[in-house]
Amino acid sequence: MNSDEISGIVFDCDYIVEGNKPLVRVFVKDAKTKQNIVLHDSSFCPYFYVVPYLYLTDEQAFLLKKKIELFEHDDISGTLKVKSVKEEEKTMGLQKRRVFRVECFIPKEVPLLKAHLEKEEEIEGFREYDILFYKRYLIDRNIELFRQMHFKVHHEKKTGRFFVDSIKADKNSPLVDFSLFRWLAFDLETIEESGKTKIIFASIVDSSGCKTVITCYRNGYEHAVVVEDEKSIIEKMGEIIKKQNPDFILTYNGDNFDFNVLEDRAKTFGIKLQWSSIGENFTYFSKGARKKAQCFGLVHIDIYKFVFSIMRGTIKSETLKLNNIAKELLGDEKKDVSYSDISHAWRTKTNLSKIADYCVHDSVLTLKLGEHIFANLSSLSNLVCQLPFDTCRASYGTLVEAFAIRKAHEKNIIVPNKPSNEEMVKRKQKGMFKGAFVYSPKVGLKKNIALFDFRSLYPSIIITHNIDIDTINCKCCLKTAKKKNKVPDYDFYFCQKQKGFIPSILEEIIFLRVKIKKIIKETRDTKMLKKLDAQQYALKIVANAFYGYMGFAGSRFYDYRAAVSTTSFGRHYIHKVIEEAKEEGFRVVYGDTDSVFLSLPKKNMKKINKFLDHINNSLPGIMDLEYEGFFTKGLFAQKKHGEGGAKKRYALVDENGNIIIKGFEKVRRDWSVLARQTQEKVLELLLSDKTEEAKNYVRDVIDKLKTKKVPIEELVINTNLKKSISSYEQMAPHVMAVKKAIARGMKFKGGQNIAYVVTAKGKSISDKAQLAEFANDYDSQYYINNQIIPVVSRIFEAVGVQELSLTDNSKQKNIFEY
DNA sequence: TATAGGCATACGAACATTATCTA
DNA sequence: TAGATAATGTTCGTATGCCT
Repeated sequence: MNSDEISGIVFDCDYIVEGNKPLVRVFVKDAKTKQNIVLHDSSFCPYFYVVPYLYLTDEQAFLLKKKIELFEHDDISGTLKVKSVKEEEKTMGLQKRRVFRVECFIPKEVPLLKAHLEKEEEIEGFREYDILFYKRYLIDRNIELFRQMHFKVHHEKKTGRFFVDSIKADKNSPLVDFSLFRWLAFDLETIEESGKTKIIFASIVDSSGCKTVITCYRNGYEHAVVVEDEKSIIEKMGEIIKKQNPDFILTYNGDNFDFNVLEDRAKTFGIKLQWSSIGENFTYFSKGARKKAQCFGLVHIDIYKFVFSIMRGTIKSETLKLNNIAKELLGDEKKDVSYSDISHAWRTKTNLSKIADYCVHDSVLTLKLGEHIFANLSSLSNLVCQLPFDTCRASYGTLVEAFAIRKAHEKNIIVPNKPSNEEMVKRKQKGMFKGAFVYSPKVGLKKNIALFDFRSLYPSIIITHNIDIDTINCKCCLKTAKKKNKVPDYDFYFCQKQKGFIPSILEEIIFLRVKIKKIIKETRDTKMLKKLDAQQYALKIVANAFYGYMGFAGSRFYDYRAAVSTTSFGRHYIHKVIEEAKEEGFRVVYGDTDSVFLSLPKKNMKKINKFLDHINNSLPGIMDLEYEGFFTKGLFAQKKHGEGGAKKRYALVDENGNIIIKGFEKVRRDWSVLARQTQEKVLELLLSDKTEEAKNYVRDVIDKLKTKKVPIEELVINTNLKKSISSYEQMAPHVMAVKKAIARGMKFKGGQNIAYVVTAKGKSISDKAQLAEFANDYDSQYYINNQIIPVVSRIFEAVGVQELSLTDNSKQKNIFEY
């Protein structure tokens, strides 16, 4: 046996079972040779923890340990035995506890063994039994994903395998580049034929420059590979992919669409999706509604999933369709082809090269998006110690949980269990808890606004006040903390002696982020900057998700009191800033959660800095108020119903004249393009004192609507169908439009975007609503009264143009309708 | 098996009130 | 003028998507 050292980057991992032994497989890329190697590790076995009751004597504990060691159970599938039991001391809720680490032979025995041991009376509970084996491996072996790792290995001649002897991570090496890997994106075009979805085009584009479209029809497209039939398309795909030998397969919604079709068609034709160079097959599995297509050593990244769960909050496009996302993130021009175009082209065998071109374009966009998100995906993957396959499919909750589990292992802490279903129901029944404070704005146009906000308000509070499940109302500082660290609106206080687990790991994140931000300031290399920025961003989103995670019913670290304490301190601090600002003679214009808008007679940096210092000198811990910037104008509109200004909707003009719009219909995707554009234009004109022009602009729009000169595309309203059509209580316009489309034979799923138009035919608005593709006229009165007037009238009112909404016999009429 | 809550707004549904029509 | 019916107004709940 030769001993050897292999250095490389880990980007995939799984396990196989051989002779009743688990064998972890680690997929590693050698950064120098760019060769991939599969490393095997036979040294790791599955385990979970048994927590014996605290009151057990040493002898009783010893007997329990023996009992577990000797456990044996026979059934048809064989004998269930324990591999070994080790006594360990672990931290549970700030307490040191004696636990038994119960090791099993193979991973699937973990839940079986736990179930058998549940009846033992000496056992208080079980921990960490639901952490997947390969995830456990990544954590326990301190694998640094996308960073250089060093493996001592030996080669086994008989099998040709490399076995891992020891692992060392190079924590200071930078995260690797996109260009280190080979990437391949594919896309399918399909048609529905006799109730089946059939593949007619498959495009493949990869990072080495390969650009192919496979079809069984001669279409004249330059990159086309023409084959016999649908079966051959799938086979040819496999052939090309195998030859190109990528490390990553990129799709846009491949989990739910492309692989779904592929799996079905491949099964029909009796083909295996064996695309990997090491002979592994793709497996397609579903857990509830969630579907995944996976292949060891050929990592499938579904970009749509990442966009949907992680990036959605930052996306502005109406829908998350590939074209929209590519346009927003890459600035790529749209090539829109609808399903009916495709099926028409296919039936008539005309324009097929256009469809082929479109198919390739989709793969090109997917590949480009893959490059675009790589820095973020790899940073997150590294931070939370999860495979890129899992990271791109993770929700915020999963990310926080994974990060916490990793840190807990580092600190010799056992994490709490996931809640049972009943427990989750109980938590949800507690109802919503009190959240942030929002200052009601005064209506009107304000000048010279200085904007302040707290840096990472909730993480700062959790760290500063040591908010954690284990630090609430501790006995050790009953006298002191009750006075010094009491929650403003509640009777809780938090320990001041021992740092809680969550505050301590949050603190690490915050400090690391500060450190990276400092390095960013000194870095010139753009490639490096992008990586560092992605790293600080990953830290930011994980830190910000912690508070929400503590209040999430499905969380391992759920605590109602911790969550309400966090928001309570938040309200306390923002009120403090508002009060002090008033005392200093500032006029408070607005504020939301962690921000305060103050208006000044004129820009005065001396005053601003003095106020900032004054506040920060009195803030405890790492609480920090920051000066965000100065705005020459700010517009706050009247609420439609009730008194006062509308919260969470305003427009600001910065010193360079840029307009920032928050909350108004302009930024809402469930309003027509016409309404959004009109509102934006009106805001723009009014904020530059062009009142008459603004009025004329609106008059012009109304006129165009009356004379039907507005193209119907601008009147399409996008709304998300959030659930299945049958579960709607209320027949809203988009729901009715869908119902009518279903009557025509179309199918809809929850989560789909619905584009509809309010047509002229019908009684109520819902009656008039039709899917955009079926609408060929529109109701001008609806668009005037329900789309244009509402979005501009209160903005005009805010700048003092009152005579707008003259009501006449309760039918809305106004100066625009001369 | 959506990290949290706060907020504005639209529209439907159900009901209350008023206007209009009829006998 | 009582009673029926349509039109209009009010209130409430559902639904969506934003803000921090």
